[in-house]
Amino acid sequence: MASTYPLNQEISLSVIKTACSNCNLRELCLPFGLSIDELERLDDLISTRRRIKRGDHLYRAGEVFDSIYAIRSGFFKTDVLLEDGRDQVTGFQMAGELLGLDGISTEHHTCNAIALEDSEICAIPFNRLESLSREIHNLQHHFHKVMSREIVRDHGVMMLLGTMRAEERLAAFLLNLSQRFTARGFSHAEFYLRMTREEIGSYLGLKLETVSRAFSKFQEEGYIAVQQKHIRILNVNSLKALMNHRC
Amino acid sequence: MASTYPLNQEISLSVIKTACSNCNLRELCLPFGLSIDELERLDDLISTRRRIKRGDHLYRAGEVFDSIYAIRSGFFKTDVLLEDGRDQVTGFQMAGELLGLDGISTEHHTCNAIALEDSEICAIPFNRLESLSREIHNLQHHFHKVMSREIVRDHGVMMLLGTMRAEERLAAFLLNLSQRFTARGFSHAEFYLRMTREEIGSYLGLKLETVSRAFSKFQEEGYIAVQQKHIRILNVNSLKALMNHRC
DNA sequence: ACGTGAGCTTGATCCATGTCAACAGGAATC
DNA sequence: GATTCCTGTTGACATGGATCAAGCTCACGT
Repeated sequence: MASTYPLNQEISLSVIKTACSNCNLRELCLPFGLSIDELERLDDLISTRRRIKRGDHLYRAGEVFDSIYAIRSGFFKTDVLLEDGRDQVTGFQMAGELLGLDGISTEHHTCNAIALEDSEICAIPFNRLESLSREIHNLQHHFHKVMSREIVRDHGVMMLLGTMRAEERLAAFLLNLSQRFTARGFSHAEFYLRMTREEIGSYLGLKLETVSRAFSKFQEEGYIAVQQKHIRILNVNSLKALMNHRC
Repeated sequence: MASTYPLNQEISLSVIKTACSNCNLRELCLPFGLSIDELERLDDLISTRRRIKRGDHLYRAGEVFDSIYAIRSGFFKTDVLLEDGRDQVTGFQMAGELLGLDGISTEHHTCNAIALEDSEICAIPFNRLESLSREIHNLQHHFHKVMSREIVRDHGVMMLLGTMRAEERLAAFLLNLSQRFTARGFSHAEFYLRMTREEIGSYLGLKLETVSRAFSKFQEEGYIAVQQKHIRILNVNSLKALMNHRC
């Protein structure tokens, strides 16, 4: 049978090979904008692909930094711990996004990265990324954009934490998730939350009860339908309006 | 007289020339870790030095991005505006720190940078910085560290906004300022605030009245002495303790 | 099929911070 | 030197969200 379908062999080989060039996330991830040629050079440096089980750490605060990580599939959270035990979720990351940028600064990770579902990541040794990006202008520039985007995102979160009230925060959170799922080809209106109410609350600077109440409120108002972690957005405009005008 | 002091001429020339190589902030700023040789190449790309008067914008949200800026002297704030008029101060920057990193991501600035006192900045054309950092490994690496440090700093602010109460936030803020003044050779215990209570409040996610009350409380407790914008820290340890244990 | 526990919802109450208001002190302007 | 405005302080009161508590739901393991 194999002899009549020679193509099959190629396909199975390409599936096995860990490579940006055959990753369907390449337009969302680090390889964005690279030529075929350049892509292959990037492939060379991504040798390690790792599975991380739900609940496991990809890295922990304090560990020595040597790689950044691209999420191939799955869902992560990052969190920071204070000495007194308080902690805060600093972000939720999905496929195509990079983890570990915080470690460059001190050569040690400054937060924990934990898988919220079984996930797969590509490890990118940072010194090799630096040397390759000295050679590939597009790679260098795009990497800078990614870091800058992280800074802009953080400013958005600061805005949210500093000036918005509970319901506005949750609306902003849902709209952001929706937009990121859309970019990955999923429905913008219907998705599963990978995180608990407590984790959402930690990210939004709220207690889990407040998050829960806000979900109920949105449901009463007909903005969304919630069933546990299953969310359907019924009225995007109301959520957007909620975010922009204080009412 | 000049003939008897030939050295004077050299000194005055070096003062006039805009250059990292003779800037006393070079160890805090972008040139950190560069050799004399490399420093001179960096000098070539920093042609523009600009004075910004107190209250004036260095750049505005929405403007096209083409340079990042190093603060040579003075003090800035950055802030973000929401459509509905709410705004939030996202940071205060002092000499040796970089401004404009947020603009790399979209090639447009995403916040406003405003001088809080008469200031002087060096404009660094970003495309030239990228090409130079393709040649100078140290420059590339240090630039990455600076961007990463900004991300880590933002996570700290998120932590502050998400989990700390008013007095803890103000204590963290004062300790952070103190530490940064120290790094610049100023007193760690005595300094002038360049920003108003309202700006501090906006940064810390508090109203100006709450900031004012917290200052008064710290003064009553003997942690600090406040007189308008003049601050003396009398008991660093109490401030640190306040920040770490919830009490 | 059943029991168990983690995660979620909802209600009652409390408190930190926001809001509103009056006033005071300095700096800037004329 | 008087006037004005901006900034900061303080008090009284309001309120959004935290806290405490009870009960519910559903996924999971046995």
